[in-house]
Amino acid sequence: MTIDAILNKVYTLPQTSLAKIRDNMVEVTYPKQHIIIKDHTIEPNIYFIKSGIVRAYANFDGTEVTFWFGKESEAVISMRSYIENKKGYENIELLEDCTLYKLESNTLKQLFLEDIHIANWGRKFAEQELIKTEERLISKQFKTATQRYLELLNTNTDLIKRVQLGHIASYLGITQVSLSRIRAAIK
Amino acid sequence: MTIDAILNKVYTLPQTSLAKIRDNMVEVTYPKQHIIIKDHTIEPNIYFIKSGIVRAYANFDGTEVTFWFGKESEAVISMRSYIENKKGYENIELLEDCTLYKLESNTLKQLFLEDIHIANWGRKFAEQELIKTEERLISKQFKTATQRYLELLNTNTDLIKRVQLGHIASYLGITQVSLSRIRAAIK
DNA sequence: AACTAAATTTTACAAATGATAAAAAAGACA
DNA sequence: TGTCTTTTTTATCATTTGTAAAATTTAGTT
Repeated sequence: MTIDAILNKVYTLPQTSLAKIRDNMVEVTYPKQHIIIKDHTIEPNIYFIKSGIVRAYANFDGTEVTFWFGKESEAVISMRSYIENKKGYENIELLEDCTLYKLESNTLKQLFLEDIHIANWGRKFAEQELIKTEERLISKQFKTATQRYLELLNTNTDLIKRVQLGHIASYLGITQVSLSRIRAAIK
Repeated sequence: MTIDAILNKVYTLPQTSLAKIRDNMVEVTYPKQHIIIKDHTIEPNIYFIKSGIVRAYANFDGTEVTFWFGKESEAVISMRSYIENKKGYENIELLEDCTLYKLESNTLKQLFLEDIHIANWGRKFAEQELIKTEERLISKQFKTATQRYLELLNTNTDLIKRVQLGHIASYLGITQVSLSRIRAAIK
């Protein structure tokens, strides 16, 4: 997916505004297992995935928990860095070799203040991340791990194939043993 | 809290922009138990709480789940209505008599396109809701019900006093009986 | 193909949580 | 104050999920 297509997916921008963002982006490629965002640091860039798959995880009391998977066209950001200029809590690891579009947060923030189209793009971007996040929260509150696993099977078939089950179990909020039991039960 | 203070809390606006929003707001008061936002409808307004406390809940497979509490200065919105102009999944009920500032979404959306300061205000508003939501999601994924209850006790002491335990248990994702056990255990 | 390491599944047991019913306590209101 | 209703707690038992360890499968390398 081209960077223009990814940007316009969020909110359609005039060519001039699109160019202002595009001209500040760099395409980068990293290998599987590379950590592009490290916790407890201020991450100066945001990324959009051109190809590949990544996961975000955080550590809490010695436990590692995966809380997000990202695929083609999705944004890879450290929320606290991007929004509050603070050290983030997420580690983001590439689960496959990935090509990403990289953009400095500060450059984008400057554009927000200069170009109303880009400001509205930034608004829509945050709004869409917001609605996705709220839906994940509600799914987590309402549904059992089994339901959420089946949902993942239906909506993200490739994800199950491309990501190891330990990460999926962590994402579902259960142990790998429990996930194995669930998988055995639905066969 | 005045409406200007609430708006500026999100992102500091010039007086002229502030006035454009403020002039379109109406103060409304509703009694305890009133439902201001109903599920499966498109809600045309957003609200900011001047005083009182509210809860958002949704129904799924016949089960009612509380997933949010809002207090003074917080925004009351139907996410799907505000962001996507679609029917929402949340019911929002007043848990006390409330005074709210009401604003039509469409009016605000028009202002986003006309005033770059307001567009950036809207961006910051979404960004802050986003970070709050992601933090709730992570808290839910990382912490046990007991930890989350203790966290609520520390950060929202008044909430525990003002809201009945059935709603708090639902919010924590456990039964009321379980919450009672937890409360008995930590004494 | 054989070896090694990593990932996944299975098993057994322990701990936590849920469902249900009933009792106790707190609140609402004439 | 006394009665009625709602909310909270307690008790019991069934079910689910977690922990730990072993067995199996898969993937990667020589």
